[in-house]
Amino acid sequence: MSSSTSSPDFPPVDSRIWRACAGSSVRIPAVNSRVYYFPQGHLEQSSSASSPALSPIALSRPYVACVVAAVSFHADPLTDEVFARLVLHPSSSGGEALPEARGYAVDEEDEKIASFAKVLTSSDANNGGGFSVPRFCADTIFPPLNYQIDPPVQNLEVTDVHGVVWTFRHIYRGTPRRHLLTTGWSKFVNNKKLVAGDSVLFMKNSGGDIFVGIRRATRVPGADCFTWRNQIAAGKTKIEEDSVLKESFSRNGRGRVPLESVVKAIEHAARGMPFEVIYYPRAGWSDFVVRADVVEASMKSYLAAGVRVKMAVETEDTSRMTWFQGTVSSTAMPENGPWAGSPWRMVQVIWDEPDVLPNSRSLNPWQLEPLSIQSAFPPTKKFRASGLGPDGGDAELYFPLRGFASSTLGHLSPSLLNYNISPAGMQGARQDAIGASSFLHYADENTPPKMFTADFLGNKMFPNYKSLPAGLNIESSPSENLSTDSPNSGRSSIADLAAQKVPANCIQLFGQFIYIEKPVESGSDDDGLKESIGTANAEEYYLYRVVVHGRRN
Amino acid sequence: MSSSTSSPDFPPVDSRIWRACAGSSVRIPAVNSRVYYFPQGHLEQSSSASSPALSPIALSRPYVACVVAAVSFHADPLTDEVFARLVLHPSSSGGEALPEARGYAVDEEDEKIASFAKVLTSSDANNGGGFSVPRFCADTIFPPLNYQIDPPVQNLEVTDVHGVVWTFRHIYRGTPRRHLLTTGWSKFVNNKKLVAGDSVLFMKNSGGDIFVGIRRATRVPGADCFTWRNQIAAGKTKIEEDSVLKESFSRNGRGRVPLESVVKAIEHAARGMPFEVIYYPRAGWSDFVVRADVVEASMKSYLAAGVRVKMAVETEDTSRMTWFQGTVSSTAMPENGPWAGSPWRMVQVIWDEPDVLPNSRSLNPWQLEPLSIQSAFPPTKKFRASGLGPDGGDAELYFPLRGFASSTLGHLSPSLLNYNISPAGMQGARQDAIGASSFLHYADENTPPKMFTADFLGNKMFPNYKSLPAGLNIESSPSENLSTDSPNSGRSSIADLAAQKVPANCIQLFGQFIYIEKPVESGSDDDGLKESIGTANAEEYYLYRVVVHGRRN
DNA sequence: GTGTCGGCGCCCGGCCGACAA
DNA sequence: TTGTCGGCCGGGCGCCGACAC
Repeated sequence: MSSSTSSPDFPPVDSRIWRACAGSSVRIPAVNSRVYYFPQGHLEQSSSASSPALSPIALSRPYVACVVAAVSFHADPLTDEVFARLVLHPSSSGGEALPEARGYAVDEEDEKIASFAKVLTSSDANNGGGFSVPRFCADTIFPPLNYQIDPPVQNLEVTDVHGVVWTFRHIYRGTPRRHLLTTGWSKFVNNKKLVAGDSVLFMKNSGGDIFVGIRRATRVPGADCFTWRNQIAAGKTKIEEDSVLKESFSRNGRGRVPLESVVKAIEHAARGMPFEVIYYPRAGWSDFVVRADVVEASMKSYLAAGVRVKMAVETEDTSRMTWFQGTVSSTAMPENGPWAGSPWRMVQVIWDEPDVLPNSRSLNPWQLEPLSIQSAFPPTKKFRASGLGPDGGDAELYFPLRGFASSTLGHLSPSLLNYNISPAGMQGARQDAIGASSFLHYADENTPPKMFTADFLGNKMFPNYKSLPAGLNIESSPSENLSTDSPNSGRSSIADLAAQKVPANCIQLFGQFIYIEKPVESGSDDDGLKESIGTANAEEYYLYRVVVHGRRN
Repeated sequence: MSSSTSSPDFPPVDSRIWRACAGSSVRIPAVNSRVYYFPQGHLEQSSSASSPALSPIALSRPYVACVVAAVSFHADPLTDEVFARLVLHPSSSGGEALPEARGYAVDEEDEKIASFAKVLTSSDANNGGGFSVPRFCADTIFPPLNYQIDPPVQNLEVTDVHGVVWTFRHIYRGTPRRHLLTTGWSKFVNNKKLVAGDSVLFMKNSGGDIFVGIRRATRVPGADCFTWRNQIAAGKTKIEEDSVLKESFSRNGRGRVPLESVVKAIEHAARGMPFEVIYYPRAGWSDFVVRADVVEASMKSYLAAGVRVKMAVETEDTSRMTWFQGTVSSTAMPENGPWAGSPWRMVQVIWDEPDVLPNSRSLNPWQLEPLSIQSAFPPTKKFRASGLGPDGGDAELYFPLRGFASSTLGHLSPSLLNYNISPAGMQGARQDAIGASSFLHYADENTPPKMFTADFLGNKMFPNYKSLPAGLNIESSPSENLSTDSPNSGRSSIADLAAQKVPANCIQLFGQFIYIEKPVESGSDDDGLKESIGTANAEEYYLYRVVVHGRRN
């Protein structure tokens, strides 16, 4: 159990406190569970945007199936942020004989930690100010005050993640009466270098002990965790003239060391050697170590441009999750070059409430959940609406999918590819754009690269399509667009398509015929090509699954 | 010119300012100059007293001849202490074709920096206190005040080593009048975490720009630079409750990284690979990268127990050097095991003024300068004095040497050894102890380990001798001590010895005959064995150089 | 010439209720 | 219910001359 020299070696933090601090959405896989490790996600936690020098071997492995060998929970002594340390053994390294654990590292049935988080207002964070305690927090977390005395007041002994005890004077005063933390609060704010927008988290265990955690607001958009740590260390926002400390943290290129350890992990992973990762759970970051069943389940769902999805996001007080809905705007998976075949952040989503949930970053398939047809097509009102969104087209048409019986990610080969097919016969702005978004992958990874399964779907919203990759022998021929001028021609088109009879080796998508070079294999029948995906407005929608004999360069 | 990932990468500091901050005694070898690198000295700058795991190869090379490939000057952003970064190429790595530079990295003839250093009093360092400016500093460094106005006052813009400008209110007031820095000083003290005993250094270049540097007092005796840095970082002496910062510096084992880089340098050096060293000049530390000519010159001097030496030490205000005199009490060079044959800190000196210059640490030969016979034997008074020192004997006898024509350190082999020979016939406390201190080294490193050159010298002061190393076939036989009861028998003995006729293969030292196993080689004559080392009190002293055919295990 | 002390003024940290959203 | 503001009070930072060595 000796710690490696490159990893922090801090005393572990109580796992329940840790989980409360990390937030309810953060789940760390249990020891012995199967996971996927995504190097790109790991790099996102590192320092510089500039990609480090990685070996071709590493760049060819965008995900590595692993087994969790060890988990420990810690807190950053500088920022108080919690982080987890995981030791992962790539599955190829022979640790698969162990029985697979199915749970997460923190038992749900364990002792419950009551917690309350509050985003600091400027009054809370101002020097000389106290902390305005929300009534709910005072009632549920803090010990009850003796309201017989006036004013009701008590001293709270609160323990932070490092075990340091802070004393706060908790008083109920003012007109109207409210709960406040006064004496001791300012010292805490200064010591932790809290600013408005940061959150404090008060927790109470079953023994009545009170704890306090911190969640830092993202101060600079796009900043990684280490430049951001340095900002806190430097106290840029609080102690402007503290130039000694400011520079002390740029010393030795703080933030580069973690990058090195990330590179080390990636290289180890790619070579099937055990490795260690440090994970800082933070809002806006995605897990880069994800339970295998979660990833594999997400890969069975079909995500393509136009698909309606939902995503769980923590509420501001982290007490519960909120579901946001949106529409996949595009998907992109590099087909060659670095990280070829990586599903990491392959999905771009336009959210229905972009002011609440910014559309900034691409997402991972396992962060999203496709909506069922029923929820995607609310009775008639929304479906009939034809207002124009910021991109010049509202989501009139949804093509959600269920039951995409692809091979699991467990058998994903490095050539899992995502192709967007550029249709012919597309001209003029008003003309309905026709597109197709597709997953292409080997039907059987043991017999590459002869057989592909391609799933085609399209809508008219996001005509940002690329051409077919060279070397994939799918021939297409333009035909007349069946409903060029109709406002909802897309829907009509796919309806027409669904109703149309096409030869087994030819499929028509939005008025465009795509010929399959070879007929589908004998074992598959017409149902293998056409799959009902649900009904809306008394029309049935289909997904066409096309098995193509193709060849890549 | 890319910086390695392990080394600090801070903007360089003006070399003249750097030198003023480092102190006048610090000289950094110039690029292309020949130097010796001493791993043990390098380790002294590192963190822990526990010796790290070094390879046998490294431990077998207590010094590495190098050529300076690069030098740059920096300042620690945390402590403001200046440090130098040197890139060294071991001479074996083939960089010797370059013409050898002879100077130091900072040209003496360059622009002069006027400087004044002051050790902070408790009043200077106290919070809320000002800084009492010595008159000399105000007159020579600061711009003149306008004494027409009352009180005379001005604002000083002072630049620190990082280029940060600090403003100090300089006022001439009080009864009696004195110069003070008031506004701005406290901020500076707090920011730099200065305490009483630290020094500030005010400098002025020819353009009249004022600079300020810092020299930290050693806060904990024996503390290395990094634990000491951490103390400053943690602000233990000033900001007691700043636990966040305190822990932030123990994070990632700060202080271990430098140790690793030291180990890296040592291993590289031992293998003849280029390496980088960081050198923090500090009082009480010795250079571990020393100009080759300096080392070689010091090796030509003969240092043994009883030799009178002087050493240059900076005055408190660093304006000049003071020479201290003392007597070598013992020398020790490990004969086997780690660092066998290392001259590092082989000399222990008893200083004449132990209250001013503590006798704490062993010193390197090149830090010391043997006093000439003339100064070592002041006419009669001191020589005749026979008071007892703390160790029970005063230095009545001195055996300084000049013109020790050994092979140069440039040809030092790994088996440069120092042996102290335990004489037979020594018994009882009052009996004059007889000893010999010697350098043993190969006469020709191309024909090891057959031929040794041994130089023997002894006095009666420090009878702390070890026996001859096993396996060195020098036979000795006791004989009667020629002057057992004489108070200055040691002097008499060597005089007797010098006057005695001994066979070519036998030498008598202090009444003890040491037989040389084989006669000296044919080419050497008697002058090769006996060398006059000067006269005192009308007696001539000799050094016997004995060439011994020996063999080590 | 300069180290240290006590005096004291003023600035700001910090606790308060008022008030409004 | 709670965010923000102005008031105000008290402690300590920091500037001062008075000594003493």
